[in-house]
Amino acid sequence: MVKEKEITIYDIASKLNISIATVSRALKDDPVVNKKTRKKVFQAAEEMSYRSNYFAKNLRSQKTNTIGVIVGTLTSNFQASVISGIENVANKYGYNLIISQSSEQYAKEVEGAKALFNGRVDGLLVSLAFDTKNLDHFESFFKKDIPLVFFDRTILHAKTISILINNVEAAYNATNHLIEQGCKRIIHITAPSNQNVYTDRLRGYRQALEEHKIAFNKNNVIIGNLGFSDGAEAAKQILKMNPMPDGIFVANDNCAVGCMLALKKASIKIPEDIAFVGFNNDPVSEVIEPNLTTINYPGYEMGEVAANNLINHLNGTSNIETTNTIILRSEFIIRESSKKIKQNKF
Amino acid sequence: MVKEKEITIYDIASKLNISIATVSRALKDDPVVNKKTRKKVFQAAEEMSYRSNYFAKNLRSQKTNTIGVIVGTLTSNFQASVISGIENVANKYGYNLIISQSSEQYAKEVEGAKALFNGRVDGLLVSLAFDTKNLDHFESFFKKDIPLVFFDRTILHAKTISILINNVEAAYNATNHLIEQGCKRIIHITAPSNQNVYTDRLRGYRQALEEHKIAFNKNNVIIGNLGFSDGAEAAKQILKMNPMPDGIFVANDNCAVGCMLALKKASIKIPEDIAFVGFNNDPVSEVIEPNLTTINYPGYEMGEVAANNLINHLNGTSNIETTNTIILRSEFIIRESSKKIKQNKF
DNA sequence: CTGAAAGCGCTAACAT
DNA sequence: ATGTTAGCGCTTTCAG
Repeated sequence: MVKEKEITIYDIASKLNISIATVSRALKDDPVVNKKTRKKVFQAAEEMSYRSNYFAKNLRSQKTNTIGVIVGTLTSNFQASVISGIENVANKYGYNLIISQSSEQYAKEVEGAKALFNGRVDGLLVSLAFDTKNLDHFESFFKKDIPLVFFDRTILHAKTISILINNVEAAYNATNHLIEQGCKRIIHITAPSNQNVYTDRLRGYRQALEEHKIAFNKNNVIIGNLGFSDGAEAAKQILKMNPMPDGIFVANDNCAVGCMLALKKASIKIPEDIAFVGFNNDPVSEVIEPNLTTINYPGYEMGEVAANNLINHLNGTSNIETTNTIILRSEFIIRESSKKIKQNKF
Repeated sequence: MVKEKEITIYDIASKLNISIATVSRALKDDPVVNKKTRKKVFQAAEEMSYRSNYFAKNLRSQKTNTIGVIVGTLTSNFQASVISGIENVANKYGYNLIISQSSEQYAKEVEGAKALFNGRVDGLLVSLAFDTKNLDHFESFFKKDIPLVFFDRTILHAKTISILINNVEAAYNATNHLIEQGCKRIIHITAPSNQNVYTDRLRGYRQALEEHKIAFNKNNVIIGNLGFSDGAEAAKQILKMNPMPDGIFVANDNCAVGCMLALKKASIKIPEDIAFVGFNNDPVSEVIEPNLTTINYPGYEMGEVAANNLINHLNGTSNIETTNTIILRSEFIIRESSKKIKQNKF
């Protein structure tokens, strides 16, 4: 099979006996060209199945029309939703996406950042890895004024926007709710991470305890990787505690569910013995029995907002330097896993 | 803030007083250049923080080092796993990924294909949308000999490889298992789609019935979009049936779980009243109670295999025209949701 | 082993 | 309204 020759504006020009400049202008609707010429050019382009050459264009314009995305992992419902939102917006504005997974490791994140830098992305959307503590690997982007938007896992920085929910408040509400349900010994299961999302949730947890004059005990904070199996692991620890806790606030639904299942197997009653609150409103929270009380974390929307902000900035419509943080609304959803006090029916 | 000037091989050349040709050669380890020169070039490149310009390179080589991926949706565990596998392999070989979501709609798939064609991807990995019936929108790729690998949802075509599991066999095993557990009236819940994965599963279901002399009844096939809520919808229909079924084989775990929850709410006992088998081995299958019997569908591995095949072909290591279909191993996993016959303990 | 130079396809300044 | 031309950064052929 013979490969079809790639059509260029030269081919169109010579077919129409006009100059390439005119073809180039016509193709991007430059009002300066004669309407008839324009029409002819478009027709010819269509017939010859011309497609514009991005590299040549990019080579001249020094833009790639590509956005880099760095996330921890794709295989969580939350992250997939975010990507989905990003993809949607990017698509609309004609931007491509290059996605890089850090697998929650700083080293891989650095590698990914370097690759995206060399790929000359126009901008970057980033959710930081568990163990990322500094932003040195993004210095090269700052130096070249390549805009950077953080979402979810962020570190504040003068040259970036952060898209967040109010994690302190959400965690405060969660913990407060457990206290109101009568819990006295509340465990918090979270990640071994200095990321804002985890420190803020811990802070909200502590705040609620303090307000109710419950002493904070660092043995009540269980650290793990927040996966499903880490939840089961945590359950083992919990079962050894004496006295056992009567409430658990987990920084992520998946882990909460793993923990609940393990405890249920050990004949712990939820919520009667131990009440549970998770985080994320992952679909699994409505599968586990009892359904998990959680915080709705708007992933898709977060992706859209992040992408919109970046692209607006890229198009010069907005300026990252003026805005610094965007807080999205989150929502506390009460389900059966935390209702120790049964509602009266009227 | 002053933008740093972009360093090119000209800068390196003039600094070192050599020609750009030598720099270019040195940079890609052409054995023809003097080792000392090579070293100097690398050192200078490092110092000046040079980064190679992909557009210029691509413009010359007419390659993009980019692979296009078209999937229905990112927000399913299976698809996310596939992408994860693809990303991993692509990354290893220095390929970028452009991901396009069809949202399971043919029209969007066509659009995505066009965009990727104009984006001049070197190759394509595709899982077709629910309602895609022909491959016309990929004609332009075939004409230009741009290789195409299908995975999961495929249509056989001389110029492509398909990566699959044996859906007929898997569905046969699932149905057979239900029959062995004593089920007489087995429902199959599936998608309104002509995609191989669904027709094959239906075929396997019928085959098992036939072998056991159970008449096929088309009213026992419930069609929906296989989402969580479609499962609940199906449950409504099932509750109206008289007699009710005693076994259900669902073409996807998510939908199975939605259906199980709805039936449980209606006080149906699983597996005693109705036994369930799903498909995919989604994590949720181990959260639902009773745990869901299902077919393990190796998503991550499928992504790896698909990407490897495409890249090998791109590198000339293998030839798509000779291979046509690659069948991956799947696995039937029996859990509580289908065990009507309790095992004797020894 | 190294250098000179053409050309990949396109845009934009300048000229007509 | 249209054409001419330089040049974006790189690879590669041909010459030395």
